[in-house]
Amino acid sequence: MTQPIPLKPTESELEILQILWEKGQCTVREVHEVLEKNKEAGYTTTLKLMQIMAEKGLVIRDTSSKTHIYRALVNQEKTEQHLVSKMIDNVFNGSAARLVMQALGNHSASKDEIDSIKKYLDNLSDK
Amino acid sequence: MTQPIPLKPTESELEILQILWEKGQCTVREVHEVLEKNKEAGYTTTLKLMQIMAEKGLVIRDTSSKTHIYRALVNQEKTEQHLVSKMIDNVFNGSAARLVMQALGNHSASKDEIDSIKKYLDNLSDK
DNA sequence: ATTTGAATACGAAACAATTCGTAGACCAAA
DNA sequence: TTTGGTCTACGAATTGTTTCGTATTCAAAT
Repeated sequence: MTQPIPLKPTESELEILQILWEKGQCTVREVHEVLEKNKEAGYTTTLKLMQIMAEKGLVIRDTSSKTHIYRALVNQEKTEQHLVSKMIDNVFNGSAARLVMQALGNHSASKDEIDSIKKYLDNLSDK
Repeated sequence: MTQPIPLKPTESELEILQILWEKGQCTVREVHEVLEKNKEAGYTTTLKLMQIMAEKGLVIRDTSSKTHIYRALVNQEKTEQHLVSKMIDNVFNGSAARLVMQALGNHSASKDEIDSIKKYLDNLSDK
């Protein structure tokens, strides 16, 4: 029996996935060095997390050489989509619009961002 | 030493807060009955959660009569704002626009919703 | 060959979230 | 006054997440 791949990574796992998505592939040390910029953490902590992620099927690793190379197995878009959908349901009672307004309200997007969102909306309603 | 009120309720706590925000005030049973519509859960589980939430300062309760009455202590707007900001940072690298597009992309908002977002954006850029 | 440094493996502690069983208090109906 | 139902309190089991110490392996430099 194979376990289902979790689309809901934990917060620590998500931090690591971000790095893997960005870089494509990494050693544990590379990931760890990025993490260290933002927070204190031991090397073996990062290692263990990535090993667990491999067990869960969130990442895959090439163990053919001594230093293992990790790559994300779960899709960035799909994961983001899943997290956003969950938030819309859990926090905003299914209303995407409420999420959007909350997101733009205080987190003050730049003028450029707002313009690009407008364009995006225009395309949406064309269809 | 008083503990800080957590702006990041757990998932179960959030479900309960939703109900309290909606109804204003509730007994444990009222909350539990709403929860039961969507998922299996024992009554004492709900009770325990709400007791813990009271300890944490997420809710306050009136214990003057036998059946306690609960009210949310944390503010809905503030909590939503905090959760959204966190998601923007953790998942979308600080870009509110990316969150917005992801939210509208698949979760297909209705035409009405999209229109109201457009109006909202127009007001934003006026300022 | 020995040493040293960097890598993985592994177990376990520490912590947090969730669930539930059981007990005791209280009240109302029989 | 006994019974039954509904309430709160509380402890504990369970599960999941995070962290880290220690052991081992390996290769390169001395």
